[in-house]
Amino acid sequence: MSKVGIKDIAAETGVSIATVSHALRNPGRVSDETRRKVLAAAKKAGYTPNRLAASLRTARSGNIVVIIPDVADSLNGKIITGIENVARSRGYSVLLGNTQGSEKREREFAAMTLSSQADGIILMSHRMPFSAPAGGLVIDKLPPIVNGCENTGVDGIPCVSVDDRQAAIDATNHLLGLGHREIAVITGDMESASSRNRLQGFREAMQAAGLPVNEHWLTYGNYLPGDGEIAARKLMVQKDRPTSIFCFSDEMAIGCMHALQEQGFKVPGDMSVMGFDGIPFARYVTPSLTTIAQPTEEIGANCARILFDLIEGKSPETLQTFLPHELVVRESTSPIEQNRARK
Amino acid sequence: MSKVGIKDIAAETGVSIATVSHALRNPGRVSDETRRKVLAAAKKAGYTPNRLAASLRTARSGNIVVIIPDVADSLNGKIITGIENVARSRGYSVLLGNTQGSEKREREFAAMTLSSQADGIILMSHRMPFSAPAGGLVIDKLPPIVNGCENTGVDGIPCVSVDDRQAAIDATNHLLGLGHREIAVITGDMESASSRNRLQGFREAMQAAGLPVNEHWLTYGNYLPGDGEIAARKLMVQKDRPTSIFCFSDEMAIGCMHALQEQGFKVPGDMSVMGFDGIPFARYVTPSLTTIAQPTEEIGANCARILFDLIEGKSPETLQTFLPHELVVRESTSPIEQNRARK
DNA sequence: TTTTTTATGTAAAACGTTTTACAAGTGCTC
DNA sequence: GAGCACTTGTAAAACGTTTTACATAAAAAA
Repeated sequence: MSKVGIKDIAAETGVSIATVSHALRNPGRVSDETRRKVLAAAKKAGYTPNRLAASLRTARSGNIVVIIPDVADSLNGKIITGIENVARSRGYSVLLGNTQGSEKREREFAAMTLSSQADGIILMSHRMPFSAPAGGLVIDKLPPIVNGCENTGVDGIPCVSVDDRQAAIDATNHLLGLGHREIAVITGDMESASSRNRLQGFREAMQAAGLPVNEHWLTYGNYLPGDGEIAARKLMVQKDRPTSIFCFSDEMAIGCMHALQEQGFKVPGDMSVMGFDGIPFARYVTPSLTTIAQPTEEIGANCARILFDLIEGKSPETLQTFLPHELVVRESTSPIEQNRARK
Repeated sequence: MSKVGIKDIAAETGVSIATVSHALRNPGRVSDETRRKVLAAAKKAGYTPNRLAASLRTARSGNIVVIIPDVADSLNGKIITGIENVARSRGYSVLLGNTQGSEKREREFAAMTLSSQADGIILMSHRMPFSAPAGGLVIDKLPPIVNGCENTGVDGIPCVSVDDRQAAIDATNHLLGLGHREIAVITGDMESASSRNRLQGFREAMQAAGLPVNEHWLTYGNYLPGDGEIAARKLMVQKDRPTSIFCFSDEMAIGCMHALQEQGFKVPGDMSVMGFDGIPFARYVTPSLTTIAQPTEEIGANCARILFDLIEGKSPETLQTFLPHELVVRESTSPIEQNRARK
């Protein structure tokens, strides 16, 4: 039983393969009569067109590759879900490019566009996975590409994310509103613009409140729970301690709370903790985590929509898409008065 | 600047395209001299072979599709990571088949093998995504396929998972060992063999201890935190309450604990809670969760290895691969004495 | 020297589609 | 009845590789 191809359907139906193809792809091009016959024969024979052949001919793979540090990350998982949904609805498939942060892998996956395996790239990284020729990267030499959550800084590449700066301002203002003056920060990877923008927002909010930023209380993390634990321990041994900690990811915030509680500190009694991301588990830790929720699925979906438009030749309306974030107040932050009372 | 193809390299080098192809794929087939020239020209021109064309010719897409209910799930994310790593090392790419449990989507993704988009399937579902012809499914009419964590029950399909029955026995024995006699269970989807096997293991362990299973305390969930919350609330209003709850997923256990604590019950003081899966967050909830850890990445990696062997014509050594689970004892379970004391 | 093997290169077919350019038939208009 | 437009169908080229079968030259064996 060799595989059934378009020829078999043509033979079965008594028409040419061109007609079969038209009947399938281009209904108006053949008579209803013929179309019915072809469809029936195709169904009967269980014919599934070979997508490779079609892609080769049309120079469209119908795939996109999403380059992302870690699928297993709560945030990324949701983003991919958003991408996947849109992709399926538009007839595309998604190739997974899990990089663990490795630049080499980022480039390998990006190269799939060069070998016609993928028509475009959704890039959740701050690095451009292509070498710049002399004179720098030129956008129209590049395959269609969209930046999600991150920003490579290369001109002309659409970006979709929350307004990190404003989100950090909102987060900081929440803490300030509770009376906190002494706020520590655990950042993400400072190579990435998102983390830099958040820090920037934090500084602006502090400045606007007329408060100094204590650089002692700035710790550089990398989004993982372990980073939060380490940072928390480092902060706790300092003589002058902050009254609250703003973490640039929920995972770090959760690790941070864990370490604090382990050492006998009460959250939020002794220390308020604020997260960022809005992962589902933030609700379930104790105390539940106050955070800035990102519209993750929507970010993914928007990336996908823009990318498909790009692939199909429409240029995006705007290069920078900010999706709304949301301050979710839960139990891990409380007014400073309460703090002092306990001390 | 049209795309550079094998012809260009051939022209540039002054050899035939056959020679270029050999130089690239089949080093022994050409002289060192020629090979060097070809490689140099290819590099200089930035030649990347069109994978679609190669795949069409060789009838090998180099892709596999992993059909999975939800990438965003903590457990699945890790499994995919394991798959991805092995895939990359063997030169395969992975297509993502996110189904949200929909059978329709499972079939759509499975059909990628029919259209030559994928060479094989890793299936994390308990349903076969192909219609059975008269006479039932025959394994050698099917594309290469491996079952991960689940089992379709179709003969001849390799399965990789933990020994769910034994794992449930271990979990139950842990609770029994702490003195618990009254154990409630929140199951997963009972359509799936894994959940059925776990329940079976639970029953066996209870029976071995000479204890009855109280069917009132059996709740059917679907692995999500919300299911745990609902189940917990349902259990708490019953007159006779168990002293411990065995949840078939950590997510449910976490939801369960959350609901219990919300209603003023102490975990583990009033109620011990046991999970299943060993997701990273289990460490970070309060109290930290006792659970059965699955070797998720290894499960993924093994699925992938077996699938690639299958694709490449080697038949698997064994159809049923059990990977070792591990009982991770944390704070959410405690001896019954403590329970009674508080009451 | 002649014959046989080995090394290296190539022409051409094949993979399974899509699409262009053309042909033939049908009906309509004037 | 000629001219025209429209409808429907088809032959054949093209997409960019891999691979088979063969050719030639050089080296080895006789």
